[in-house]
Amino acid sequence: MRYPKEHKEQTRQRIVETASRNFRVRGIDGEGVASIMQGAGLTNGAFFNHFASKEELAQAAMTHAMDERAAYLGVQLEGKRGVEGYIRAYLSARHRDSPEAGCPVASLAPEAARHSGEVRDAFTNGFVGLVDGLSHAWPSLPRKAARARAIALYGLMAGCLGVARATDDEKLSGEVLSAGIRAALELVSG
Amino acid sequence: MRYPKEHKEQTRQRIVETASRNFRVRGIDGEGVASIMQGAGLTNGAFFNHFASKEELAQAAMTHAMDERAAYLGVQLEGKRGVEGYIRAYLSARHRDSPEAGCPVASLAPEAARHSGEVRDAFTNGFVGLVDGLSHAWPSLPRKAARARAIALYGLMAGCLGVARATDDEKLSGEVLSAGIRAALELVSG
DNA sequence: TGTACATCAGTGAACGCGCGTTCACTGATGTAC
DNA sequence: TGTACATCAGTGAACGCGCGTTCACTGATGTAC
Repeated sequence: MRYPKEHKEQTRQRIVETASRNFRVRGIDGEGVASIMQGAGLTNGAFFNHFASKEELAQAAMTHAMDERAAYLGVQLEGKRGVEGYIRAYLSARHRDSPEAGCPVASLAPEAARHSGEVRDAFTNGFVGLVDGLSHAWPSLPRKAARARAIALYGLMAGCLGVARATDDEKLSGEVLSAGIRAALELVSG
Repeated sequence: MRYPKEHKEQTRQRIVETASRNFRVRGIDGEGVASIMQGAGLTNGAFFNHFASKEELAQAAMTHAMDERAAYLGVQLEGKRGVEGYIRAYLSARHRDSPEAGCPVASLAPEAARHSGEVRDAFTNGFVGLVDGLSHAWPSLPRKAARARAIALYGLMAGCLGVARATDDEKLSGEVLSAGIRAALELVSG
């Protein structure tokens, strides 16, 4: 091997990170390979040294975004505000206005449904991870009941965030966030 | 005027209906003008007799899909199963597997967020209509509280349906639907 | 240590293709007289 | 009633463009001896 072995892997990682951010902002269909490569400081030709297709990148980017979220969820749950902290951060104006660093469930779920098995697999595995993490919020509940609650809570948060982003009425958008928080807290405590 | 006055209007309506179905299935970015025109039994050239741009069609299609949903919601709420009937139908395998006739909040919210002000306007107005309709489910609650509940309920349903569609694990997908139903009913009654 | 060589990540131009959009034309229709 | 005409929804080929992908080439790197 002529190049330092980790060099190529670092480049690949840089492409995946850029793609994972850009896809969350513009959608998978809405963001092109050339634009991602430029964002990673490369030219488009190098792309196929690292991935067989855009779809393969979409899979890697989805996995990366999900892992990032799972890590963030872990940190939040161990913090002193726990689930409530995660909920309030999730349904915040900050999260709404920063999709590039945000939860892929909110920004990419409907699009993932339209993609290949690999992308849907990555989404599914990621979602299961998030639900597993969240379900620790109800240690007293039976496993299955806690899991069901975690699933519904995640759906609620992702759905409300998606609507808050789509709305172009700022007042309504804020209303969606706070209504979501109230209902989520109810779901957690009740 | 040489042609029967309503002829052009009917053709336009046919294009809007086709687009509204196809956009919900493939996304706005994922569905082309030529394909929509073919679905409406026309050739692509006629498109610009009816719309100035694809974006203008997207707006009309969004409004149409929202109106369709609002009408369906009205019928359900007046039926004997009321809100519960709407919730169960919303989070059903049937709705999950038929996005073309389904709720645009679940299939198009993240994409709407990435589009022009006109599309977002159409989404916003449609969503407000749906929330207004749903909020009648709590006649005893103060207006604002009922509205907040309706918003959260809609976010919950749309979010869970989106996740159920993206998951390629059938068992998990069903779990998401039933967890969503349980939580939604809790939200309605609590 | 120095030199010739093999490797391969990255370059940048080119490919075919489908997109949204334009346009010259067609032909069915209703109107004028 | 019959004929010449004006309208205009729809046709279908063409436009430029950006997409995902390919490929011949470059040049920095580590290896061999």
